[in-house]
Amino acid sequence: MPNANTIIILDFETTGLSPNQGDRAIEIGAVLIENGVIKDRFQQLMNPGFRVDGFIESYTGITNSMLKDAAPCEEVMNDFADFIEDYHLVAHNASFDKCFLDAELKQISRSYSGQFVCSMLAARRVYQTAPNYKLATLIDYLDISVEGDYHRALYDSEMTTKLWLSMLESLCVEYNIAEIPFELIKKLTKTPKKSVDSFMQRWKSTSY
DNA sequence: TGCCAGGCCCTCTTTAGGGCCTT
Repeated sequence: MPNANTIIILDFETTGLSPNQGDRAIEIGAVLIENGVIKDRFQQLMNPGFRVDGFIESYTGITNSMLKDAAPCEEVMNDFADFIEDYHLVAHNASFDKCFLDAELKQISRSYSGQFVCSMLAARRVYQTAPNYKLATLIDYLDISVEGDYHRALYDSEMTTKLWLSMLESLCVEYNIAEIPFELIKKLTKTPKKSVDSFMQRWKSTSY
């Protein structure tokens, strides 16, 4: 059983919004953190088997010429399945990334047993006065230093990692808690925004 | 880009509609 304090924070770049419409992954980036410290990284381009459109090229900076010599999705996703093992998973707007992870792994008959938590749903509860919950806005709102280009998989994973660690720190400080378990954040994302404080107080009183 | 997907979430809600967020 993997250490529950080890999690994978991941991000996909894709050919579009929906694998159900034929879209495929073109890049996966991920950060492995253990007890809040980055221990490993994963980044690979992958060839979806067809040309990506101009919007995706300009949105991500990933061009068809970059993908031409990349390994096929099946090969990269097999390596990625090895990387994530059975760790818990985090992504910004996780429903999107989970959809592509599930679709790509289904193609190669691989699976995972970790649970997903969405950093956007968590941020809506932890930072209730943020102007919006786009990843870049939250990073700016938190005065986190930036050095790279959004919409590349590893960079967005790194930024989501910084957001994640910031949320853990904010909760620790606000509620005077030494450690925030993954399971607590998962439950927090299912708690109504206006009930966050009472949820945290109740959790603290039953855990200490 | 434009509004092709889908889950979340708010409200002028729950027998619904529409904005947000991801590429």
